[in-house]
Amino acid sequence: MTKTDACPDSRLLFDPEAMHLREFPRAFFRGDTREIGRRLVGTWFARRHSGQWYGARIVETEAYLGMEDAAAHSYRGRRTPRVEPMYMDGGHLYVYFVYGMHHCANVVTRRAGIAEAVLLRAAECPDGSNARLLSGPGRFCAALGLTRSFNGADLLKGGDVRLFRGRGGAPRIGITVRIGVDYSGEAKTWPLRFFDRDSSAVSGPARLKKELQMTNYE
DNA sequence: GCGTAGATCGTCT
DNA sequence: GACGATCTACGCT
Repeated sequence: MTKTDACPDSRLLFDPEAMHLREFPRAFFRGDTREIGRRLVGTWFARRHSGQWYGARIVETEAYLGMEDAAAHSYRGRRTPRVEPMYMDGGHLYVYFVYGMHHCANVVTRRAGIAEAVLLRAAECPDGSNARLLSGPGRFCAALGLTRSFNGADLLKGGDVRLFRGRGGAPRIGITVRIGVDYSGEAKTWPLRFFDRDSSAVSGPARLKKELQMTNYE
């Protein structure tokens, strides 16, 4: 967007056209948030900077439901300037700043007025290397140079941020509770974290992953 | 491998 | 004034 935007890591350079990646229709993003969270695993997040495309294959997400979800910023219909992008139409970005040093990027879901979103927690490099580079929501944003200048950006208007469908078969999906939401009462027990069971770039405690390897969710 | 503490600041009460 | 949808370093086992 502006010239001050951080340049993505060069290891993320890729060519979505050569890969024949296709986009989703708006209707996809207006669907059920939990379903979208699951289906975003295996898709490609892409950003254009100085005429070049940088991308990463998403391997971990979390769904944040609106009104009833005590872990969501939009809990009980909270509507402050920060949360406002969550109320946009499905297919927009909600990027916020946490802990005084990290950014987190979300894909807004449902239609305008319903504040739900999917947090992008981890991804893989186009060549599959560097499992740590994009592992964790803060690192994901740092590597792609995502800051609040992308807050509210539309993923479907042919702009500089886009989301492409995955290629090949659907990944094997693991499901757990969400990370870092221990304060959220009952909501912290909800199975809203989705990840590619075969990816080494998935974030979070090894213990959680291991439990999952043995629990045959889906 | 595991648990804890500290960094650091925008946001909301 | 308190608290994060996090990450890192460090100490211990």
